[in-house]
Amino acid sequence: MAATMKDISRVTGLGLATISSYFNGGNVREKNREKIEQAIDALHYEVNEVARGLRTDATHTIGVVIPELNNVFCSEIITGMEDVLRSEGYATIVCDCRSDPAIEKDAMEFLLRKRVDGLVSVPTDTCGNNLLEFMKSEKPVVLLDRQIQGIACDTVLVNNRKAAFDAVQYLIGQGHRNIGIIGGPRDVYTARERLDGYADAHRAAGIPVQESLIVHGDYTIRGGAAAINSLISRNPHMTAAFVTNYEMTMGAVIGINERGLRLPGDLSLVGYDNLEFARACSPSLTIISQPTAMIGEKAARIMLSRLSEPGKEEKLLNIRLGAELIKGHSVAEIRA
Amino acid sequence: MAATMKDISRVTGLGLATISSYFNGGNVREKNREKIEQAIDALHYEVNEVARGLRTDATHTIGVVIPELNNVFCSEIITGMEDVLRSEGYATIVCDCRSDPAIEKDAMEFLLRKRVDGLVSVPTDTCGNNLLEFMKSEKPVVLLDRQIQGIACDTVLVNNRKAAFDAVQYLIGQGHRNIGIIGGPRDVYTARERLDGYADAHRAAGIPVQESLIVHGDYTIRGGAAAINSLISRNPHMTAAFVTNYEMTMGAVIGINERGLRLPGDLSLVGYDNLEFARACSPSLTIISQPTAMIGEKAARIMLSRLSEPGKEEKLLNIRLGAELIKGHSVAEIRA
DNA sequence: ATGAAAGCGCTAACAA
DNA sequence: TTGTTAGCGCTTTCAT
Repeated sequence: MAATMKDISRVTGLGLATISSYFNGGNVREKNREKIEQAIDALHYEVNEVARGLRTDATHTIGVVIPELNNVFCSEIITGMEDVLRSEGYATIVCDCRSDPAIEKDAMEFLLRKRVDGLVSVPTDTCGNNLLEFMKSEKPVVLLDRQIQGIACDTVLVNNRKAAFDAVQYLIGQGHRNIGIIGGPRDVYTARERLDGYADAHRAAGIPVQESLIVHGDYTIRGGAAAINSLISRNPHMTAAFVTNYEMTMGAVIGINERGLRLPGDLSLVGYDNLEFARACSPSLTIISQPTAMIGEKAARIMLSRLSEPGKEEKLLNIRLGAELIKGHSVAEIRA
Repeated sequence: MAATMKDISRVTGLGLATISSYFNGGNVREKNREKIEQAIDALHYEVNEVARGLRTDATHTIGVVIPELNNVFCSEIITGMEDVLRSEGYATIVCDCRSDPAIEKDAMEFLLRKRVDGLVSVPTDTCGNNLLEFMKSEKPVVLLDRQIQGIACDTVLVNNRKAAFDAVQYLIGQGHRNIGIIGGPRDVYTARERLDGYADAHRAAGIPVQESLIVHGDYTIRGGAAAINSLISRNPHMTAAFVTNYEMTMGAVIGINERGLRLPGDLSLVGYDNLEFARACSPSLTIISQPTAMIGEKAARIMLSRLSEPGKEEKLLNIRLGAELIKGHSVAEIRA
């Protein structure tokens, strides 16, 4: 068994209060300070955060629930977040719910039992029921990437509508008129926003939206490949496609390669996320790039500030980060 | 504040032992069972795992320390592992140490304070010093991917030497004689093994190894791009290259694209990991594919079995998983 | 500045 | 089967 404060007390002859005071920045006489430090070294003492957590009702642990850890967008967010949190002494318990609301519900209860101090989530359940239970605990919740009607908490979102608008406007500017879109699942917040942006750009240019050019994918690689195939076979007149997340972008590139089509000669493409992948493609991809690490960092900072001033009924934060159009060589200019 | 067992006791009129017995699968009279369940519902009671952990000295939490969460190899391992662990009631605290031994050391101490029940790590520090402190705690440790001399614990490794041998042997079989290798950092276990496999294949074919064809990369995308450029400029006679991890493979593809070279006409390539990326490339890449999810799963199972039989001084497990050569179209056949 | 003692929510030994 | 009680390691009054 690991050493306890009692052991330090025994070795130094000091009372528990003094030792505790030492660890919590209180005033301890220089002489005793030294004694304690010697004992710590000798005993290899490490504070027991579990006991501390029980006593103070603060575990210094944040729960994170995401749809897929294998989704680069998610893993980059977590990297950015965990970095900040750990440097402030907070642990991060990650739960990958595989985009399954039932698993998500279990994860929430799990984290409640673990008495995490707060929750950060890219929510899977679209109606917000899974969050309700946790929110009853009065602990801070920060939602990332997806907003949920009727859930009052801090959010860090990306301006998806604007991003999609920019992408499609760019394609239109290059002369494209028949632009396909591989959207996300109908009920996912980001998917709806991106689809809106797609429509906005058409409206702004006075181009009618054609239903046959819209496909709803599932944000997976396999789904992206299936979607591009479906788009191509249904729309012989299509000259460009906009793919709305990274995994489906990779899938679309696979599909295009396996059909023997060439970018951008046979088809122009604007993808989403992962600059490195975009540059590795041949030709390099034009993409919408989201500030993933920044999302994680912002979420961590918000969480920390909520935790440091518990009572403070500050107005809920609703941060919107911008995404960027990065130009590669996957879009051809079409002349009228 | 959340409800406690005391609250249930008060509401039901039962003693704490009965309630505790209910939660721990003991015998409770049917009538009381119902009473307790009603109270749980009414109070929204959730077991306090922190208090339980303090009492039983088991937090049901596993610490995971990895070099980079943004490395797909690592994130896939964690996905596989977390899945198994959570289904058994264990939480996973992930610490990304950014391949920095100093951060790794901090992470270990951090996890010790958090009183995790065990540690799973893809170690960064090559000499094992960072692990020593944790191992003193007598808690189970499972090392993944990289072995460390003098650290006695369970390990789950990949047969890197065989994998590299297979890759290079295949290239030789296709007629290549001047094969470059982008290896990993000199001090990384997997890098040394893969380099050995490269040499083995040459020896087996009676081809001398040329120093100029060996480059040590740093397992990053940027490093891969730099390495392929260096290889190409130094070796005009080189006809093929073997890249020994996923990120550097992506980097190499970027470098090749940006130089305007074509696969496999100008250069043949065998990469590493991420089947999806390999298929998305044009032409599709021939790669060595590692069983990442399986590594995570195996690690979780070993950890769980160690945890379930604490005393049992079973022989240390040393698992070697195989990797597979997946053929794409990035290797040309050369005729003599 | 320091010590003694209560108690956070739970489990487990013991008694009934 | 159920109730009573001590104690896990810590923080935090309250005295001194």
